[in-house]
Amino acid sequence: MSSAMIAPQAAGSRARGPSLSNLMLKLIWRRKEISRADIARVMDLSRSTVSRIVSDLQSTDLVADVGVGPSRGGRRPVLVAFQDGARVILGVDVGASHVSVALTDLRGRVLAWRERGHPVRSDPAGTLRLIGELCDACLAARDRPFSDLVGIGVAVPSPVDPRNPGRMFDRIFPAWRGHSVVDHLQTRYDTAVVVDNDANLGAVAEHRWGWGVGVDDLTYLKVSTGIGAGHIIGGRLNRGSAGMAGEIGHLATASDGPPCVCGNRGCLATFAGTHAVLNRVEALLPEHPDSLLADRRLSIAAFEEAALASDRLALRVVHETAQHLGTAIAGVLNLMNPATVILGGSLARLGDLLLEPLRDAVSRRTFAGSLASATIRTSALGPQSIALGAATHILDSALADTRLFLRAAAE
Amino acid sequence: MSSAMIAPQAAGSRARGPSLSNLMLKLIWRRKEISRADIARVMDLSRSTVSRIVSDLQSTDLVADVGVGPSRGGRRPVLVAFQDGARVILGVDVGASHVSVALTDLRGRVLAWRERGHPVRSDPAGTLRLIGELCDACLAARDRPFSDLVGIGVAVPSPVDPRNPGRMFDRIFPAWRGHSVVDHLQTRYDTAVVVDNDANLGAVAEHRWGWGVGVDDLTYLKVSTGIGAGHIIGGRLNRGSAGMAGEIGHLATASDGPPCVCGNRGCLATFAGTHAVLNRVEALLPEHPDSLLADRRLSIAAFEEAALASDRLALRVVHETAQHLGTAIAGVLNLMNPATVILGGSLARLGDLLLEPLRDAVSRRTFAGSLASATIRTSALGPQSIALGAATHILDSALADTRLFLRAAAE
DNA sequence: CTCACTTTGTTCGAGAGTCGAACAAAGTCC
DNA sequence: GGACTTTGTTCGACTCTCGAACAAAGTGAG
Repeated sequence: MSSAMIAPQAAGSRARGPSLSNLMLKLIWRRKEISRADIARVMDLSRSTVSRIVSDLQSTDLVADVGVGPSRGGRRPVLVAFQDGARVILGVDVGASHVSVALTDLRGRVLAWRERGHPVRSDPAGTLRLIGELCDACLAARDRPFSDLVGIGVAVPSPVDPRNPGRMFDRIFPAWRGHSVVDHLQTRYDTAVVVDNDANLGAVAEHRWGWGVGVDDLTYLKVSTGIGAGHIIGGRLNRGSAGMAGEIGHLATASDGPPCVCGNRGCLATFAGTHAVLNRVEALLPEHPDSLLADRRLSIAAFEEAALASDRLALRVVHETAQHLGTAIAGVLNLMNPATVILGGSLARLGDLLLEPLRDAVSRRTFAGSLASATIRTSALGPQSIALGAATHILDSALADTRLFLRAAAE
Repeated sequence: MSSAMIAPQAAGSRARGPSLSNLMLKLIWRRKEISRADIARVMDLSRSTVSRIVSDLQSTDLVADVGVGPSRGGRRPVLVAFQDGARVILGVDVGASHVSVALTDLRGRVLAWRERGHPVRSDPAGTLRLIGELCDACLAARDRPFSDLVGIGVAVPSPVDPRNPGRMFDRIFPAWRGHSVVDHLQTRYDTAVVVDNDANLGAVAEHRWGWGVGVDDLTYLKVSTGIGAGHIIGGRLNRGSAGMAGEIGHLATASDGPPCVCGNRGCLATFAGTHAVLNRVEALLPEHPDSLLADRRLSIAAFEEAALASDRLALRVVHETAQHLGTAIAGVLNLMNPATVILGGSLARLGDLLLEPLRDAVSRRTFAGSLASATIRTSALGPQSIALGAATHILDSALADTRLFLRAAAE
């Protein structure tokens, strides 16, 4: 019954824009706490209508009266608050060689976190099993049974065709042909599942919880094994016509260079990915025999450590990498004019060490007007940002169509 | 009264999405002719409601019954048609050295067209006078008095800040400080006036009437005196956070080159604009004494003529220009993944002569996946496309908010 | 402290808008 | 020619929102 009240358009499923109760729930979420009178003012509704709809919303457990607010010269308002803990969401980050899972509430707080390395690329069946394990572990970390799960968001390190998600996964990972993360999770948990590209979801996370809050045009750049970008444009995620808008790795940042898997030369991916950086370090080692990296086994962690310790070889490679990233970012600024560019992935841990030469390289290749208003920074959310973004995608879907919240409770 | 009926939300001005009558009018526009029964099916409304709203719409002169359609096994449906000629719109294209004006109906047909060269950059007052003259001439070319003018769209060759249009104009054209096209036209014609960047409006025109119909992600590239791009992303125009998203001229397409006004080197604008092309021709003339361009006064028209006549010098410069444009377009494809790229401006008249080396250059710098689904072509609308796009902007505004149609009729 | 005034939230009748049923008109198909 | 389908209209019922009225709760001046 409450289900019919909160989503009166459930039956006809008209495409006539969100219902009032949906808009109101979204408003309450955004404001966290708000009085009925304020809702009436903001949404331009009569107080009587607001009262009716709020009482409907309260028949779900998503909102509740919590105390009173300050008087504005008359009776003190009763505050209605969104119940962030009423549901949980799972976010799964499938990397090239690891899987991590976050359990979040409805305000992007990470309630549980599990991570494990795994040869994802070559072992699809084992990966699916591992995802299930980690999800179960996160859900078990909560006292409540998991009947309040809204859905599962999954991030994958490959472009995703908006029309059939999961399909594109096997293009980069041939072993995955025939395996579908979506189907597996949907049958296992009987809940809503969405898949998207990892950089896209990083952008979503930064837009909702990080440096991108209130910024409607931003680019998130993920630099780790692969290089990917996520673009929020006009407040919405832009995937491009074929879901390839984030494939920034094959942007040319030099007129020549080592050959790339894509057949061209000068691609960003040949200069700035994890492998490219380590290869470059190896190539320059003979010139820097005194480097901290000389006698150690090469890894990105070791490289970052050396850079933070001001090792000259590491700094030189950081600087070179910054040049190429800067060229790519300059292209983004000139073409799309985002207000903010956010760097994520492992290299982002270098912070200002990377940002300073990067900003310098960008400014030498950017039209003044596009640059003036743009800020470049490293992720506010750290290594959990991708999984968090995957969960956020589910949250956004549910806030846009409240029925997703109800299905979770009905189970 | 009909005004109140067609736009019942006029009083409260709620932000609750478009009214049913608005959506229905838009549907009728899109379908050109449609029966009430089909409207009911498409919009998922009862036939009784459709009948009532259509009869309201008919009280304006925007729709009318026109004959009957084929039977689907029962009574033949009465077709309701959008009346394309019920209103007119003015589109003004202000170039760097010319002004052109198009009078269009509500289906993008150009009913009248006036064009004249003018030193726009240095003479704002004279330009405003000229715009008025040309607008009057276009309106006078129609028999009806101009009480049915919906609005005026204006294209300017400079970035436009979405928040205060007209302001940015004087940044490129200092003499225009203090002159506002919007104010001038609004007081002169007492109607809705919008201003936007020329490449943006070219993109809008192609999206509605040209190669971009049905394509929700496209880029329009205007190459004439300046170089500008317009991006339709997800069906909507993207201006960027500061209205600079179209300023593609300062994208780096080479690691070095002549200095650009922006302070950098290697900018597209130093290779592919009108001036750049003519400068390059001049520089290469000594090497090609037998060229058709040797003894003539240089102009873009002469250059295009020579290229079409297979002049070796002209072809060489076309080829070089294509390389740089190709690099820029490759960047667009890699970063934004549009389904279509459309070339406009004077150079587009070269057609395949430009497109063939261009496509070649693009494919050498593009990730296969972004390229596979992308088509590159020259404008379908020709030199009128910018003015047409300006008018289209007004049309889109009116279809999104039907009240704009009514104000026009009320005058 | 009292009293006039403001603000909030609820109740209830009125009005607007949509739906479904019923019906007449018009057409198809056997 | 007759059964069935489709269209468009009319009309009563139902749903949703508003505005007025009201009680509760607070402010502030005297």
